[in-house]
Amino acid sequence: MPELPEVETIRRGLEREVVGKRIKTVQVTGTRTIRRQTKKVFITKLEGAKVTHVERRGKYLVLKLDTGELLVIHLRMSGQLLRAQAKDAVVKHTHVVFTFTQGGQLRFVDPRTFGELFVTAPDELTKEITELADLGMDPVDEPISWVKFREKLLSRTTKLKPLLMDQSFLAGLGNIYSDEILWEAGLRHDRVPQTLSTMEIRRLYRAIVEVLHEAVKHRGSTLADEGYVDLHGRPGEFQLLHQAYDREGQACRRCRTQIVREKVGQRSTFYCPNCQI
DNA sequence: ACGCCCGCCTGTAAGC
DNA sequence: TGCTTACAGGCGGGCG
Repeated sequence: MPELPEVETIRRGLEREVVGKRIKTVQVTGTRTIRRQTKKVFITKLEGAKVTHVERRGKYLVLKLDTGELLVIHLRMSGQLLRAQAKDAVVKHTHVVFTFTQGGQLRFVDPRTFGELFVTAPDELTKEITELADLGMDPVDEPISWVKFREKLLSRTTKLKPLLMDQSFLAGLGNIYSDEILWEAGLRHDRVPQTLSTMEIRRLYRAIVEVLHEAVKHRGSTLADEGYVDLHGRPGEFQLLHQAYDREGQACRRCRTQIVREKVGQRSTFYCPNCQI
């Protein structure tokens, strides 16, 4: 479900709501959510620890603990982190509940159970998650250098959409935002970097930065299934500004041509067949 | 070394 | 109405 803007929104929520708090107890009820270590080890490493920082690495959330270890969270397709009070009803598919010494809880809810949590030492992180060992530039965290972007783009032969979704090229993009970026740039998903003019590369570069900043500003995209909500259960608003994703049959806001939907490597791809070239 | 395709799950919506 | 099928924000692994 969540891509960079959604994970970043959650990260900011955690920064306000969870950093500085000490974990009193951890309850693990899910059977698949903790899979890199035993539940017992997971719980032991967390109880009594204080959360001191929250970082995002691509779509991963990394919470630093005062024990020196890291709590790593990936929401995958349907994971949610929700702030709650102990008295609040526990919704279906709640797999992990953290209770803080100051009161209040953080709950991990995940119907499809693809998401996971684990605790690891900082120097083990990239061994545990090889994707993080070779993570691309972060388009929101650090301003991307135009020279580096161009160089890196031209070194790849992959088509633009799979390239944008490749976490070793850029960190944090998925199916929604790659379609939105390509619409904004006026480029087709199957273009190959070597065929792009300097102007087209510039448009792509600008689209990446602009679309993601706007999406973060509007706290991410919540689709009809409401799979993504922030820590407070609030939906995002960027879906109202989508130009391509989930707009099949609707008029392109640039040229009025109907947006088409096409399967590209099993993923739905939305684009304007007229003004994306 | 790369691209393609499946599997991992549950829930919802569309199709018959 | 009810059953069946397709599909959903991600990622790793196995295949050719």
